[in-house]
Amino acid sequence: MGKKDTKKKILDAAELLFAEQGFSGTSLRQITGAAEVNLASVNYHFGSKKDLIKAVMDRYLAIFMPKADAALRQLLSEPAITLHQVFDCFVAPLMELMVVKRRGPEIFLQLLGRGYIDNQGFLRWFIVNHYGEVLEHFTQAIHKAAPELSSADLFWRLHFTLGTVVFTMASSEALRDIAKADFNEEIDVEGLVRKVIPYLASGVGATPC
Amino acid sequence: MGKKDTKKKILDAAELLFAEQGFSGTSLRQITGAAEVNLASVNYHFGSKKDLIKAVMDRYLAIFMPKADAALRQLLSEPAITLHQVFDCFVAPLMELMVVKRRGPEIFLQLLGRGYIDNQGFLRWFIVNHYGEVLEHFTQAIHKAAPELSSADLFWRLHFTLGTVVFTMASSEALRDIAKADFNEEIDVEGLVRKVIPYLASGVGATPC
DNA sequence: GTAGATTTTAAACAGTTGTTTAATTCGAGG
DNA sequence: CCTCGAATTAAACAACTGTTTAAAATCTAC
Repeated sequence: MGKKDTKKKILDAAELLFAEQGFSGTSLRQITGAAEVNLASVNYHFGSKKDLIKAVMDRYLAIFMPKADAALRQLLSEPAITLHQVFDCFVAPLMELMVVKRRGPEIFLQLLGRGYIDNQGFLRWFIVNHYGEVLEHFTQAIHKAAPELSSADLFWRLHFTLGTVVFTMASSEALRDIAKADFNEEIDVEGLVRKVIPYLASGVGATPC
Repeated sequence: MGKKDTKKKILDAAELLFAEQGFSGTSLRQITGAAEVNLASVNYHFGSKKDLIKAVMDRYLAIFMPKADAALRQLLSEPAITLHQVFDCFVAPLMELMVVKRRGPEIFLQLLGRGYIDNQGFLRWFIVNHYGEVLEHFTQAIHKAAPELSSADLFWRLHFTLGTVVFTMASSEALRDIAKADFNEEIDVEGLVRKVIPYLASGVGATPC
């Protein structure tokens, strides 16, 4: 019954639907229906659907980005680092997102993937403009761990990496269900993240042909 | 002005828009507008939007899949194979798609990614039911090249791979523009495919931690 | 050249979308 | 209790979606 109850109910319902169906694939009526609030309250509290998307993302970004940045900064102060260590920097900040919600980590990664693929250009702009510094430290760390890579190769492999993570997480629910059915392998999000890191580290560190 | 002119114009316009904006993100009015045909002709020639999507995909699948299958079969008859060779099986069939259109290879990969992410479940079903045999040979080849991987690990890494390829190609235009601007590195689709293969091969072959 | 089938066309269909409006309800402070 | 601002509500908005209709145009074959 508190004042901010409606706002939170909307955010909680929206992030689940956005993660599952994408941003443009989810209607405000679906959201307000699931949140059990009136349709007009989205525009009242957030202004527009665009602003709702930004609010949903920022609830996680505001926690994740500073933590990731701190981890990267500390790693950069070490004399010698490995690619595996670079990617490990993201694990703890990601798990931190459970303070928002138990399924926070996977929801966040799914949303990130959706934002990258849905033609929501404004979201990319929003992230780069607000958290560009973190991305900068990330590429610095990669470069330090794998100095033999040209900056062009580095550029490409970072995007390969982003693709792997984002795509995997965007369909992680379905994949985890299949894995459970076919191999009786029950795996949580942290397990999946730890599974993907060797793949990423090895891929990024591969010798170009 | 031949009979099949309209049908081809629709397919050509649709695949570009689908690749750029996704399936649900593209309206029939956009397609018919770009193709300079009447709105109703999509339903007349193809039946529905769903069937148009299938027709767009199958124009490439029907060429790509048999060629890829042949390459995989031949590789499987060798005594010992590498992961790099497995992925190489897809390069020539992919480039073959230029017979449809010069940008055929990249359009096809973009469409594949869209189909995987857009909630177009029927497309996944369609592909698996029509070309499941090829996917089967693919996993067989991977298993032969990296027998130390458990089938669960294999499953995951194949999906990591799919994510990398699909995501990279879905945004390949933008990425290639950036690469050209930042590193003066002009790269075509085949170059990009050859760039991603070492990454994939190394990632799939990584030792699990 | 005309009859018959095929293709194209404009118009309308019913449904959904995000957003706005104006009226109503609610809740805290005087 | 009353008042005033904040929050909620139902209703309507215009724009858009995929699909259907029935008339017009075009092509094919006799």
